[in-house]
Amino acid sequence: MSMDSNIFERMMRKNRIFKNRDVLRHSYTPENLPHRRKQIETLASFLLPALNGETPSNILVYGKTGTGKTATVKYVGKQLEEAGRNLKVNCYVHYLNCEIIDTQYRVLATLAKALGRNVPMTGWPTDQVYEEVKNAIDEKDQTIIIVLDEIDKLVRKGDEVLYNLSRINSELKNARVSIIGISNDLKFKNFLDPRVISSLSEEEIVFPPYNAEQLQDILIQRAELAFYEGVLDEDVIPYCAALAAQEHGDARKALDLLRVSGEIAEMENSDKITREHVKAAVRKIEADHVIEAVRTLPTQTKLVLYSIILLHENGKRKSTTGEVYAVYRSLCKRLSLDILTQRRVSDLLSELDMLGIINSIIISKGRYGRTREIQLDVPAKPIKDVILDDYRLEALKKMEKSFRSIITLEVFDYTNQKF
DNA sequence: CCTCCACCGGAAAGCCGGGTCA
DNA sequence: TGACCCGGCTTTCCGGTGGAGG
Repeated sequence: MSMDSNIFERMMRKNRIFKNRDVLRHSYTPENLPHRRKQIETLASFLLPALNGETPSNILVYGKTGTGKTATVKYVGKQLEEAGRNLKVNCYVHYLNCEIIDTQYRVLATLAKALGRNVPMTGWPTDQVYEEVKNAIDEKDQTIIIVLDEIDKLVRKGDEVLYNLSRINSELKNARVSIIGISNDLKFKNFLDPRVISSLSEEEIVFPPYNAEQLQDILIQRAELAFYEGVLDEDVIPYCAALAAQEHGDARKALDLLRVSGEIAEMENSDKITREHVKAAVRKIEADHVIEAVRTLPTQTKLVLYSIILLHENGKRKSTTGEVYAVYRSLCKRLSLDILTQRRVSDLLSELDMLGIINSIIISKGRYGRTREIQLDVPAKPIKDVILDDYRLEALKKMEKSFRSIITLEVFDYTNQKF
């Protein structure tokens, strides 16, 4: 047996790439944030009053994804709490991500929990939870900073919470509250009550995208911690940075690219990461993203998507809502599933569009009406496989042979009805 | 220039499964 | 236990509309 096939030898070589891959993950908050000095200092100066027992202004933080908003706010928040401890001032930061905690009720309930109150995650009237939060905060002389990350996600569901929270100070005797809202959507203010806007955005901080050079600095800093020396080909970092810079200077994307490149190199038992690995990473990230999105779709939506794929495979590269619905309905009947209304299917199609799985535009065919023109935007094969993984749709596998006739029949019937 | 198709998409309301409370 | 509440999904109803064909 040659040395090369010794299992330990191979494993040793496998570990030659990553020293610590976690520093490339989203959850990692670095010790220092390159090119964000100005934002850190501004934010800190806004929060400074908290240490004197005064109320800091409410702050809105803007910037696209991967511009360091969350990392910066968390970093400054940590520093503030630390300073509070040293100076014996009650000063606490509560971080909420509104993408996960995405309703009025849940925001309040989570806050109440963080403040040590026992509130069920569902059940109570919202007002009552608000009272509970208010009382918990006012229990002692303290400053509470509430960070609402992805605040735009919350606004879509009504601004009552924001209205209440932004005026909570007038109802407090002992404590002070200030809110930091983080958003990557500059337009989200349009959905807000003007009063809420003015009170929420007493101060604003904008995070500009990173340029390619700055992204390189970030990557170099992380790569040092993540990889063993000499693993990276010299053009890998500039390449990752350039790719991410093309997409609105997204540092998260850049780090993903670097990590996945490393993982691919590791899998190939290569002891170097090359430009080719980065190219492969681009493809892998894209594909994984779509597959994962499809897998987590509700069954009905999968069936709608499947109908589009069937039409596509049978020579209809572009189909309309009506055609898709006809095929969908016939599949439902055969699977004896409930049939959704066309109105609902129309919404499901918009969702698929937003996920980037299909491409749909609304066109007018004049006399022949207005409809969506739907195209499949991703390779059909892997998507089909994922859909068939759904146990409620397993029966589709046995129907392969009748698909052709479903298509011709349904679409024919459907167009026939119209004339 | 008007019509009228085949849908779009907003609003409202219903249903359901999760939960609490007294 | 029954009276509530919440959120997600769905149905019902309906007014709106770009542009090919008359």
